[in-house]
Amino acid sequence: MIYKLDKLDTRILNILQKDASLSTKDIAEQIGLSVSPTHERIKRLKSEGYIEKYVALVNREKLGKHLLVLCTVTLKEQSIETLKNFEESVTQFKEVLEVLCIAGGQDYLLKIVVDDVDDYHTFVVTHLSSLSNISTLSSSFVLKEIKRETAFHLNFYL
Amino acid sequence: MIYKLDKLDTRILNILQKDASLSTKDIAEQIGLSVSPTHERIKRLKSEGYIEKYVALVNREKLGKHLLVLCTVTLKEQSIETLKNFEESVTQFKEVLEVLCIAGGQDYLLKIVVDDVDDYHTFVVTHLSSLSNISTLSSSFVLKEIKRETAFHLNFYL
DNA sequence: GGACAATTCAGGATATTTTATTGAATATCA
DNA sequence: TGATATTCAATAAAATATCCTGAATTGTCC
Repeated sequence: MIYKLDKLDTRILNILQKDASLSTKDIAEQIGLSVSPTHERIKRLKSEGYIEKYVALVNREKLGKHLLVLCTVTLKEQSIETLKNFEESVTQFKEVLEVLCIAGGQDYLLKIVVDDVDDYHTFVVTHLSSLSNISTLSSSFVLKEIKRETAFHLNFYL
Repeated sequence: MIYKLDKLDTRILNILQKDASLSTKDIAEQIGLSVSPTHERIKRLKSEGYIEKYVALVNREKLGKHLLVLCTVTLKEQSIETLKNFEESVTQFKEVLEVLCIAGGQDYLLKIVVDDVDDYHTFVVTHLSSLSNISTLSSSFVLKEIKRETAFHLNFYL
């Protein structure tokens, strides 16, 4: 069921990853097709899961979320049960935007967004540190977000 | 000028951050307004920079980007010139989706997306390690992306 | 308190876009 | 070569975005 994407599909994905507010007509012109097939391709890319969703990206600072924190967590045990339990718990916190399981040492990296330092302290004390099986917890404040990009650059390989 | 957003604005932003493919009509119904003022608010939020852009989020694995790497970089010197030079260079690599300047040790964390380990090796050798003033370079492979969220949860404070 | 100004809203008119349908052109394969 | 499937363009319709007008609300200053 792996549908092979052609050059036009990858071009559509590259365009929509950068600007999803473009009309089908605009995209059609860029890739050199008419509106109908362009629309069907976009619809197919969505329905087949290549496009997961369309979202608005907002300005973090302007909306009062001044603090971005990277938090490294190691667990006491590494049983499947423990890992799964931790993952499900930490995923539910709205302050935690990303959870990555890192190779080497079996630990996790969390990306956390909060208003300020006070807010972060409250979050750690009342939510994060109360999770069971946490061994160590190390927080690094982000001084500056130099680049934030959600688009992967896709190439079409024959 | 600081908090000119009201409750309806924050609700709109929360909705659009999760699903930007909703029609103005849908959003209007959710927040209890008619289409016109809802449309005006969305347009204003965009023009005033609260909404930076609309994008399509794609499925990384399905599109052949199988390897996500976190790379920590420290520089030899920390002069403003050196930092700026590094930041401008590393930002231009399409494989590098995020560049964060981290407190403590004056170093950087890069989020890098590539096809596979071979691809990563090529990237490091031909691009990353050839940058000047790099002191140390430590790569951590991501075993599993447990949560990826782009939406901040916004509250309206009186 | 009253009147004016500014803001925010709803409803409707129009332009644009999305979406579905049809048939033609092209490619595929026996 | 002939049949089948795929991809495309063109058209029409439905839905939506966008603009405009006037009413209601709020805030402000006499």
